[in-house]
Amino acid sequence: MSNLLFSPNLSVGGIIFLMNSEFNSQLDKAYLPSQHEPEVSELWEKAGAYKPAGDPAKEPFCIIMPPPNANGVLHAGHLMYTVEDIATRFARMQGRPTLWLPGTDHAGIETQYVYEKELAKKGLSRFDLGPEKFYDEVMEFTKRHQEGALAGFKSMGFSADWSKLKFTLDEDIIDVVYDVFIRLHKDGHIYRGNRIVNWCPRCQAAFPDIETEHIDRDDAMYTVDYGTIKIATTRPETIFADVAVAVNPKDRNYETLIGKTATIPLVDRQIPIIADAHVDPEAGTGALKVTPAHDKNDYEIGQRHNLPEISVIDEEGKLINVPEEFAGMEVLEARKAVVEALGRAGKLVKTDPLTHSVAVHDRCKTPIELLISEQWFLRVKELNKPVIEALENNEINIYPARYKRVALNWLNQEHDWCISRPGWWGIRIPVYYKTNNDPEKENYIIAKDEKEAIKYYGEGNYRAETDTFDTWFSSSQWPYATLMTSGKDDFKTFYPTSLMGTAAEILHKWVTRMVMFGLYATKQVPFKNVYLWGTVTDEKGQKLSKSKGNYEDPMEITAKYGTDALRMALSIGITAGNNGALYDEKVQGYRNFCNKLWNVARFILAKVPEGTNPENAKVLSPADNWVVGKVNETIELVTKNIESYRYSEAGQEVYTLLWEDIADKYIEYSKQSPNNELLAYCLDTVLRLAHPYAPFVTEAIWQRLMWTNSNLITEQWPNVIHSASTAEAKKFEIEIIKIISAKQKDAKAVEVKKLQKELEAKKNMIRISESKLDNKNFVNNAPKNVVEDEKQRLDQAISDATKLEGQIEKLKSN
RNA sequence: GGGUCCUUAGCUCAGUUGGCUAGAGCGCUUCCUUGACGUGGAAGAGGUCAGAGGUUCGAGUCCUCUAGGACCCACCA
Repeated sequence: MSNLLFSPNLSVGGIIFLMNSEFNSQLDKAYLPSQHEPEVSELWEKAGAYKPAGDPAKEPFCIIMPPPNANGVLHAGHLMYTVEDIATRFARMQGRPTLWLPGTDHAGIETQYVYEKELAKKGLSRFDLGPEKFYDEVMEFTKRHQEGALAGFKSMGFSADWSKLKFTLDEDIIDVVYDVFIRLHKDGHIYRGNRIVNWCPRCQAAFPDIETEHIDRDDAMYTVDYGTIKIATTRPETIFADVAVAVNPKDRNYETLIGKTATIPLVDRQIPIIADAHVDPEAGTGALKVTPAHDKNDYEIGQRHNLPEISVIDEEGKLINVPEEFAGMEVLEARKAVVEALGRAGKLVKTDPLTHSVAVHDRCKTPIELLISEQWFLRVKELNKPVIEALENNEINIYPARYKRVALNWLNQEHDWCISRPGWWGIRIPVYYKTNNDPEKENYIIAKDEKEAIKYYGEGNYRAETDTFDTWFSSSQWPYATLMTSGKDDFKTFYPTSLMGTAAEILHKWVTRMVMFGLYATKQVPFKNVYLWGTVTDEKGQKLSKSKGNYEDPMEITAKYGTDALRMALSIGITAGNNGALYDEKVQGYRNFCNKLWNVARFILAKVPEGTNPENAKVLSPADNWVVGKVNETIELVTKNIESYRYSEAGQEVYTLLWEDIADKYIEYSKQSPNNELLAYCLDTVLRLAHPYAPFVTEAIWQRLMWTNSNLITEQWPNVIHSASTAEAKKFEIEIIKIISAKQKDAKAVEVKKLQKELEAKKNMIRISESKLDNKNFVNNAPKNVVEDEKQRLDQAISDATKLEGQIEKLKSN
């Protein structure tokens, strides 16, 4: 409210008036967003406008909001939810039963990491608190942050049904996730196994490949003497885990060694020399030490040759099962020590500097260790088959379409998904293990709660799994889990949902997996369309981030230019799948648009008499025909473009209609001879068209219209209702030049110049058209309708040119 | 190594299956304006659509190659 105090147009009395009563009927000279946005939001909420309503006979529309991580504030990516709001508002205005269902995500390991950093500031670790206290504190922390993020979403005007807000740790959601887990297990898609995994020693957790990053690091390559053969390695500390040396079967240099043995230095253990096609004779010495327990490829070689696995690195990243002098050392420390020992033993042939990339955990940037660990896995191959089919049969359309290939590429090569995380913040995997040796009982059972475990094992004979599910395991079930629990019949009405809008970068992590779960759990795709957006960048194309200092709090932008301006800057000039730049001047431009809209309204409302109603509008003059033609065209284009997810294009059409057609031309003309009803009709229609993009200013104006008491948010999307003659409209095009140029000093010269320019253009057109039609190849080979169009264009151009010539003559002679 | 994409006006970007004179916003130049709006109006400059070939009656759009850039996956002994 404080900003009201600084409003130049309000007296103290005015403030009281504004605060306590209906909307002020007097319009300020400029649109001041901060004065209107809170009252408009309140109006929508009071009216219950976000709740699903609409004509039950029409096709329902539903978007499940991608759940933002509950651990932080609004970031640039969330702003792109604007396109979902545009889609939602559009559907709502079309009278479809419309639901935009919001929710937040507990974001397992990530939130845990954020909160551990908080704890570290106080000198604490999660181990000081223990699992239960830690969970409670993180829950409290999460709920607190969630409030902030949701307030931000609401202030963006996002018209989601906030009363249905879901959270990934809601009990009913967990229940759905458990049910699906149990089914998956029963159907044999889930297994527990010892597998080589990406292990983060800091987080003490396994991660799938997709949650690792690669960074370049300067290291060294060590060539080590294994007696019969020399090997090259960047990881000498793992030589104790070697179980073989592999060479390429076609490698002449080593042919004779295959089947013989090599000797691991320092421990003098004999290991076989084997042949495997994976080995690249060109790389290193052409001989590869095989370490199945700590390298993915070696693991596979080990599987192929039935080799044992020796683990020498434990879950804390320390050495085990190694000579005493190295035991307990951390990896890098051990590397140094082993290299020194090799040197002393005369087994280090040479050391070469090397820059290579190492895998790190994408959240905490800790280097990943590969080790063998017992985890829960989801077999994805079978489950992905229907996903591939659904994409290939276009049961799901992805915008932009090229991402379909990207998705298929991924689906065809995805490895089994490690779904367990030893985190404390998340959904506990519903498993109980046997703790006695009862041969009658299974080693573990899947059970939703302890009662079942007691029933099966008997009191005291079991322990509960402490690992939690990978966050994506639950969030990938979001579309149906939310709708099944958000309200009576929601699932029946709104599933499969209409649209999923999300960041292109989580296509693999999230989108394909939602389809997989959806098809498995519900036998239906979870959504029919996917709209992917890119990254929001600054003007230089750099990703916005606080650490780079190019990220301005969206709330500051909206305070400066208004929420509508920010929304337009994010939805116009940014297209599906591409990165888009957000910068001050751009937002400012759309602020200007909102102001233009405001002033168009101000002018029309001041001009038209009491009782004016757009319903009585009649098309009378050439100007009327012209403007109605523009309005009709824009209605059709905007509708078509939004329906085909071309939000940028649709927004631009509205921009042009309002500014160039209505404000600069039609209003300018109407100052001479107004058609009040039609002016009202133009305003009425352009407000509807602009509403999805700029909901606040359009609603603020709508509330001040004399011909309606409704709320624009739930008004009807416009249809073409007046017909317009193009011939009449043509007359206006010539007339308007006169009117506009009349305001200039040398009016006549300007008008002549403009007409001449137009004539020049027509002549040019005639030349091109004629030469085209003279071309026999064109006439004979081009499709008939193209040739016909060309002929008509030529005729039209000739007649236009003749008219123009006449007018120029007339003007000159006066 | 496999894949996807980008290169269009000074800047940020549009340009749907090839078919009107390649567009917009911002910026720039000149001018205008006492009432809807200077968060304005009018006029204008500015493009060999990265380069080279090709297909076609016709290419910014399709194909091949080259150069520069971004990203994804896999790998890196």
